[in-house]
Amino acid sequence: MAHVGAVKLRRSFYNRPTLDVARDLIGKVLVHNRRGVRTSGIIVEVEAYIGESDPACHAAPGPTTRNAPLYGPPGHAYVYFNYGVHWLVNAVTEGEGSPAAVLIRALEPLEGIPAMQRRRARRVPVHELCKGPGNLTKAMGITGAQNREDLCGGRLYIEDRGLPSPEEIAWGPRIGITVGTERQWRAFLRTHPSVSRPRR
DNA sequence: CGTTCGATGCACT
DNA sequence: GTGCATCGAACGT
Repeated sequence: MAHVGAVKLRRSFYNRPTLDVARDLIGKVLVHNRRGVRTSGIIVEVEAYIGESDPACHAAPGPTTRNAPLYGPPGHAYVYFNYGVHWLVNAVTEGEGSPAAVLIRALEPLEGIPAMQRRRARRVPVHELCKGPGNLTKAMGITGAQNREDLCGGRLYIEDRGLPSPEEIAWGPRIGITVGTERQWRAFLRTHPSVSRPRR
């Protein structure tokens, strides 16, 4: 059942400068419909990865098999496996041939919370279900099967539900990288309980 | 509270 | 063979 007042983000939303897309994704709702189960959550933390000149972006080495989605059209998912354990989901931005994306790092769970709890092996409070990029993909059932998925389709997409625009968007260094740390390309809601904390 | 470290698969060199 | 856009168990204080 469609959510009243929800507007699915169109390709033109993603076909813009990545930092603008990152900022505007805060407060939007990520939705995954899988096997008749719908999970969703409000985006509260993202990171931008922009171009071959960004040493932390997967496009830094130039086009490869893995990073091909970054070079493709905007508004598609780039999902990859990291540390042998976790799937991470990105929204591809900017024009074709301009490799960039926004990593979704944390959500405030909205719908399908029982399904999320089922998928997370460990029992955690609701606000921790989608805290961290590896945790949210697990909770929403996002894997490599969703790599290159069209975000303008009906399975995996992002909605504008007219939530009040977050006034407290903060910017800081990206987490978990060793290069490009001087760029303040992580956008998040300060004080939100679902925002992941830097490790060290 | 805090910090350290192993798990685990795969793309890339 | 190396190095991850991570997580949480295990330990120390």
